[in-house]
Amino acid sequence: MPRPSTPLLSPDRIRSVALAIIDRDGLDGLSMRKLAAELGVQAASLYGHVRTKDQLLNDVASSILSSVDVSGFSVDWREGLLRCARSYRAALSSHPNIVPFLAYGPAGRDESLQRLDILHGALVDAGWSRREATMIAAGLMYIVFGSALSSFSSGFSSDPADYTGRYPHLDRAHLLPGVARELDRDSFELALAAFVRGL
Amino acid sequence: MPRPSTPLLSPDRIRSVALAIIDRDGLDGLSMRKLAAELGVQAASLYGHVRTKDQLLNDVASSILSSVDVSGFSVDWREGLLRCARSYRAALSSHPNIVPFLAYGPAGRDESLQRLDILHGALVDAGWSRREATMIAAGLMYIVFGSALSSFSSGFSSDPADYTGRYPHLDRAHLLPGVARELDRDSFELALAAFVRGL
DNA sequence: CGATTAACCGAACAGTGTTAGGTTAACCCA
DNA sequence: TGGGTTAACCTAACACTGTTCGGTTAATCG
Repeated sequence: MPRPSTPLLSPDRIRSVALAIIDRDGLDGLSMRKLAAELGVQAASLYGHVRTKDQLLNDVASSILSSVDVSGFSVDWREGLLRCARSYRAALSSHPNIVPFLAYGPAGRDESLQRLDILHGALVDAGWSRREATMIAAGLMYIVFGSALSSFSSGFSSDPADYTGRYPHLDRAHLLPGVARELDRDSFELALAAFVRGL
Repeated sequence: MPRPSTPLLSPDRIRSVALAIIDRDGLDGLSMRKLAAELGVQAASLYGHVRTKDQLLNDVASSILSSVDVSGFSVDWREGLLRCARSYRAALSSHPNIVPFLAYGPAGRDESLQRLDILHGALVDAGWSRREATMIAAGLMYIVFGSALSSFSSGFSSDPADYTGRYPHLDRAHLLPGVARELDRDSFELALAAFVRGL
């Protein structure tokens, strides 16, 4: 195929299809060739619009992080922490498959740094020391990423036989997959509430 | 090379060299060919001792998890939570490169389930409902995995120019890499203390 | 109208996990 | 002691992966 009259590719389209593949097939399910095929194109053509696969993943990640809301700090710092953590988790759990990639280096992305800057500033304004503010921000990220990552959704078996006998207190663990979404959310809320209350 | 007089390979030796490579070169730095080369062998020979690479990683992970200590619940549940979380984090942070793999499905490993069983039983004995016990265990794992994974060690730049101007409250972020280890530990302790206190 | 640039393709490179089939040494039993 | 079986390793290959190089054609601009 020569140069088409109207371009088939654009960074936006590439990002959106890439995210759709990740959501559907997982992080390992995304390959440049599969992505190209779904865009009606050969793999090499992608490199005219995207520098590397890693950069593409970073761009996808940034677009997800841009929905994190840090406006709650205008009320007070506790409310700010709660709202920030909730919207952060909501952003991650709507695209759970990309979380392992995101968890590698969240500090390097501009979207993360902007929000961290606001969060840090609000905590210092509220009277916490700079060091304390940093640690509180870190602790909040622990809960957000921990809940998005090591979620109970995946991991437990639905077969009672996998638990009875060997694990006396886990005799109902086989029911977890059915209530995983709800339980994950409630566990997150519990951890978040306990953390903010304990500060 | 024919069959050697004394075997070159054993599951133990394979696991330990694999872990050494992961510690040195990262999770992506481990390939079956490199692993084989360091064992003085060809890649195909590994498959006589190991089913798949994924299974090998699972075995390595299990050996790390076996050092997690849940004996503190004999004192009381708060002390149990604290000790368990600390030894869990210590186990993970001594091999940080394998944590991303571990975070995928911690519930499936026997070592995890055994410890989760004890933890869950102790919380129920202390008066928490089964559901609360599950959520508390989940919250503890959030903090442990979050702190081991999205650590501040990696992620921040040492160049002040990356922060001044754009992020007014992060003007000292370039100092973070130098104190990352200490700050990560303190942030973990803060989050853990706040969580357990807030319960 | 001519030159340049942008968009895509085909083929290739080095690397990945994994398997099939072959070779030889060690071991067990008659 | 000899013969058969098994265990441990090998070579070669398969189907992938991300990425690059050079080529071809259409759109665009002076």
